[in-house]
Amino acid sequence: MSENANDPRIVRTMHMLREALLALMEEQGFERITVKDITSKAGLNRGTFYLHYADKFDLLERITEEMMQGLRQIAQTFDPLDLVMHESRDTPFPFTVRLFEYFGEHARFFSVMLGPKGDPAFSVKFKEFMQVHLMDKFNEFHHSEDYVPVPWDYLMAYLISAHLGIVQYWLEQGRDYTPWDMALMFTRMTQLSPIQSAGLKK
Amino acid sequence: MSENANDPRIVRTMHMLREALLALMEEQGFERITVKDITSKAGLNRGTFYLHYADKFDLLERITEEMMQGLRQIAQTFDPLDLVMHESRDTPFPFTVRLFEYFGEHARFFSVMLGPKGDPAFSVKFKEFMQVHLMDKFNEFHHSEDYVPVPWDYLMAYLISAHLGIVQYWLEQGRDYTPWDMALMFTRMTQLSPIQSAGLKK
DNA sequence: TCATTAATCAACACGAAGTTTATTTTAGGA
DNA sequence: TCCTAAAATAAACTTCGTGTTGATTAATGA
Repeated sequence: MSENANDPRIVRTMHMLREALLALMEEQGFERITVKDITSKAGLNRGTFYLHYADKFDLLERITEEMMQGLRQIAQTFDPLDLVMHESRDTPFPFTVRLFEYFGEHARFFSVMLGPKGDPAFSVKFKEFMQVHLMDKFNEFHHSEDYVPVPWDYLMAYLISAHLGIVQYWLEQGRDYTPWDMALMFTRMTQLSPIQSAGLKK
Repeated sequence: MSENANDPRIVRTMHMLREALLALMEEQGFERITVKDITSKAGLNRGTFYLHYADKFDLLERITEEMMQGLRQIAQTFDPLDLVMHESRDTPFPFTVRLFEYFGEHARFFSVMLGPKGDPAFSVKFKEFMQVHLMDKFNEFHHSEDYVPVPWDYLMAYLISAHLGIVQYWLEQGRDYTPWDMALMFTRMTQLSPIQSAGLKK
């Protein structure tokens, strides 16, 4: 395993291995892929792979960590004031718009990883991210002593999974709406009941 | 590969292989499991495995198909009249209750397959099931010419993923509520907005 | 230009896959 | 109870991918 030098050969090699892995995951899913597959798709020697990564799991982890890092960076720009400002208006959170832009920029990765050939552990990572950076901001509104129609933790699981589903579907459909449109959908679906969202009531 | 005889030896062997696979999936996830692992956990000869299954994928597929068959059978008992009868009442659909009972009976399988060590393709299968047997029943209410706050297909993706998330969370938590409770949550969350479900409004 | 280091190439031991053949064990009817 | 068909075992075997090593070639950048 090499140090993270600025050697352009290293950068180029690692990039080609990453691209090859994503391409193969789209075709076969992670399970069936061998290191031999990856290197031959990348046009590199098999031995070269082991100069940079321990195994295919390691490679996937590094890519994943990079993407999660990007998400965390966006999350830092999140201003809780947005929640108040957009509360009752029919406008999307800028933060959510930025997230969808990021998904779009890395559509290849998210599409594969959140799709049927992907890694369910990544969905979990992604849900944890939403829990920490989106849902926990609402915790101040939650008082356990009050009666609630649905337990708080189940409501969180419901919302997080619903939002994940929207992202997945959007990527599956080839991103047929703009990030702005998608963020607006999020706002509406949070404020309306499913029946209202469908336009069946009120 | 053998025919589906009633030979008790076959039944016993196949059952042991299935149980061993599920146990191993809980520990390691499907990816890392070898046929050797499965047979040694089952206390069987490795060659015996190949008398019944082509490979570990085949084994998993057969288990999955059996579970999906069980779901389809429950779906047949579904009476659309229930939807009308329970529309504005605070009671669960008997159909949904029955589904949660089934998940509970096969908690081992669903917990693994829908969890972080599972198979994302199974989640897709499961979503398709919900789409066909739950969501499509609402299609008659949908008129594409009307204005709707959220596109119909995105709303479906939202609801299906949300419901899947609830099932996943329930299994993760060790089924801390009864199937009846869970079905009631479904009803409430469909009729209320997330904000109302949280008890923050009205 | 030259020292450094990445990438290639070939060889290696190892382990699991999947197959085959012979042998032992088991089920269940005569 | 005995006997036969078939399932399970055991042991070999080939094939393939893994991860490592050592020698060689090619690219980088000071």
